[in-house]
Amino acid sequence: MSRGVTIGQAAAFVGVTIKTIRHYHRLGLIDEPRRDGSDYRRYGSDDLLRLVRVRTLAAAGVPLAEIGPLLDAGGEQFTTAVADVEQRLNERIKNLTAQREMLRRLADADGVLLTDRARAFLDRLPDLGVTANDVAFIREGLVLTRALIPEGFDDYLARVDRALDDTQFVELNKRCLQAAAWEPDDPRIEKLATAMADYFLANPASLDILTSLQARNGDDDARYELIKHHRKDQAPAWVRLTDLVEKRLRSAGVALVVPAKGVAK
Amino acid sequence: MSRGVTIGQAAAFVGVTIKTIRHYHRLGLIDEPRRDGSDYRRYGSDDLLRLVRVRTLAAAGVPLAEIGPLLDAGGEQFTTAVADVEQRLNERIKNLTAQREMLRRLADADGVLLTDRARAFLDRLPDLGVTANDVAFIREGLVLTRALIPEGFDDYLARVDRALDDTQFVELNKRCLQAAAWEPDDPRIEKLATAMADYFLANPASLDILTSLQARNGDDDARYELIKHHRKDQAPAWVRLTDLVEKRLRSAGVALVVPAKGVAK
DNA sequence: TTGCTCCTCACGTCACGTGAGGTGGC
DNA sequence: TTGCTCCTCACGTCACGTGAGGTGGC
Repeated sequence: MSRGVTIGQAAAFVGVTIKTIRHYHRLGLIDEPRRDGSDYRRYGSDDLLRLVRVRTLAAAGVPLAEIGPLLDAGGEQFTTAVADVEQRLNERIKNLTAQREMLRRLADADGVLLTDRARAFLDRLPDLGVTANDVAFIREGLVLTRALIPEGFDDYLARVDRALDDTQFVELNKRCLQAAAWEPDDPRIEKLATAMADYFLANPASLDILTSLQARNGDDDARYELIKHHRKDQAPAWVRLTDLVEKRLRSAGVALVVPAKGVAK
Repeated sequence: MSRGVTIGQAAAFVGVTIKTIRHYHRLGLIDEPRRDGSDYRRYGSDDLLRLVRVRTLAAAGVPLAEIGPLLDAGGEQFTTAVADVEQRLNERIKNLTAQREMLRRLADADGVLLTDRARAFLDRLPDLGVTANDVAFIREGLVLTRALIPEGFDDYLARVDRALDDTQFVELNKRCLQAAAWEPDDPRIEKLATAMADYFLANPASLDILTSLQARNGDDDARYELIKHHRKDQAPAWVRLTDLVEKRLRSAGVALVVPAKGVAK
């Protein structure tokens, strides 16, 4: 009496779920078939053929909204539409492949956040007597620096790396790292700032370390301030120290960028 | 006075939209920063560092829901979690690549819906005098057949293809295709059905064409009926013709499957 | 009665995007 | 006043999936 198959059979035949077929009905992708006495949908061969075609396009990545017009369109439109879908598919594949590449580099620590050279730089520090905590602190600074000023990062890193060959520079900076734990009004900070500034003045080439990160465009000073104030809450003494060093250098005639109005201080 | 950068600056610095940052706030991925006098969010270096890390993981394809726990977790958990994400990424890439493969075959007509051999079979028909309309009709039948009975399809196709070498078989079938346009009660249909059945009985090997699609499991008769009744509305004479042929074969003692109760007839 | 299939809402998923309607400082 | 950035809801996208609550035939 009742011709045609039920929605469950139709779904099983073409390899989709019942919900999928009902979804296609709601979208108007497939006409509603006739119903039997129990109000069950009954699918005939034409319905199945339509379903197979819709499914094939959907499985090939054609957005559902485009399948209806596509099936009604002729050969030419079909070909260009398919080429268009392929473009978008290629885009997505490219994006996913890039993500996978990032993931692989994430697997070894900071592989994405830092460059190879930055990690080599950080690897030098323990041998120079820098504590693990301080290395972590510096690492964070480098991550932030690279994210905010990618154009200046390689240059900056190379200069700092070169400066590590100078024992005096290393010792001064180790003192600065210790100073981060001091009270902000510790009197030793002023002395240390003076010593640091004196070093820069006595080694003018090393001043490039400071200037390599400075303003290039309107937003750059905001970026620079963010880097300078990195971890200011945990180490207020550090902020005071760097401010003092900059102040002394300026009064000695070194041209440093003025903090932007309203952003810092 | 007001330290930190605005949401617009923060977004520009790390290369996302403002909406994305607000979205991360809603999900609790990033803490809300303090507000300034205008109720604007002000981001400090810590906030930026967090944002950079979240963004890096998100850009690497880590689901947002997993990024929070991941950043708080230690090295071991991190490594296994990343490996897990990579698994899922590979899955998606595989799927998309398969879709692209389907699309490429879709570009030349019916490349996905039919096999190479099926298209070669269809290509033979015009030379044998089958009209373009009838070829399209047969094509649909093959698509439906392959979708519903993929295991039997190759076998079936090979048998029909072989039968095309017999001129008598070809001529009989061309008559059947013409008959599809007749009135269902056309007296010529009975004659044609008899001729068709006689051919099968005289060439028992060709009977495999019919049986190769018949029942293997519970649902198969429903599938077979769908194929048999393909386009029944447009060509009721066709249905009557095939029914008559089957009837005559049965009364001649050929074992054909009985139509399932409730599904056909 | 139990189990199975079917039915129709209505809401959830994922990572944001898109308005709508409004404020604050130049 | 105009233009720009910011604010908070609330709903939309995409291809379905997940219940909730109910029916019909064995």
